[in-house]
Amino acid sequence: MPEMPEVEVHVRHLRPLLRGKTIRSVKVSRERTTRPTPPREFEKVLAGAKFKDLSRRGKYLLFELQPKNSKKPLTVLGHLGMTGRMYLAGKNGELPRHAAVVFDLGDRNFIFEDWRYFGRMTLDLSPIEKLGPEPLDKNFSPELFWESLKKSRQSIKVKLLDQSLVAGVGNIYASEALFRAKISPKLPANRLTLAQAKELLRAIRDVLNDSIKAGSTFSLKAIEGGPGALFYFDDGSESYYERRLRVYDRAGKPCLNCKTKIVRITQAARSTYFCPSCQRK
DNA sequence: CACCATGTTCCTTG
DNA sequence: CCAAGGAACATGGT
Repeated sequence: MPEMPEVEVHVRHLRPLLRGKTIRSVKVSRERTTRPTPPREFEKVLAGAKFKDLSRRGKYLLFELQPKNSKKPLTVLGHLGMTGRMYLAGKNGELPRHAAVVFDLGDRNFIFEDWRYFGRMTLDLSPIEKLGPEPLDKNFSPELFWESLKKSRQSIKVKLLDQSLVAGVGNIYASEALFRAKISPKLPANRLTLAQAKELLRAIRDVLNDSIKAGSTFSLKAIEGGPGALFYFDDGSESYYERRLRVYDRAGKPCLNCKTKIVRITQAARSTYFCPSCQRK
């Protein structure tokens, strides 16, 4: 479920709930999740630590902790992978089937649930170093974006997924941003004009901001099932992200601008959706 | 049975 | 050395 807006929504939701909470114990149920940190080491280092803060970088979550037996702050890097979500839950009910990591906070559990186990919770911070600028950072200028694009002959759609170019654009919003900017997903990155780079960066910011404002792509909602629990809900009408996305997953359906049928193509083994009429160049 | 799925990393190929 | 494409990871849904 993670595109960057989901991560941002997680962070805003969890930050006030976790701040100041002390971890009694940690149980890693899926060994893979803490890679490359050994699961037993992860459990040991975090037992007794206190949550100080939570922030986001690209699609990563950064948990700042104060360890029990050391003054040195500790950072845990989280990633939701494809199907991860994090929430607090009461300790009465059963743990979910795909609970990857469970933090015992005393009154409640903090749970990292991840059906496909592509996500991570680790002490290894190295993935952060390779990330490019934050798309919503005002200091990230269209000119800088354009300079980066000029270095690559890759198609612009594929290039947008490169987290060292911009940190946080995923497969859904790459298609959405190109649709809004009216740029062909097949255009080589180094052939965008400065004007197109400006349009594209603006479109990226718009789609991400819209989604964050709407509470994320996947109708992720904070509901009062257990205090502070995060759950998906599906309102039952068509596909649950259909109203918010203008081109993604709409193959064969009419373009919202010109009625031309939306086309699905494969680029770098991922689906791309676009309007062959609006996105000619 | 087939193919698809919001992400990242590794391997092969050129 | 780099760029680009594809497979792998794991568990589903349709």
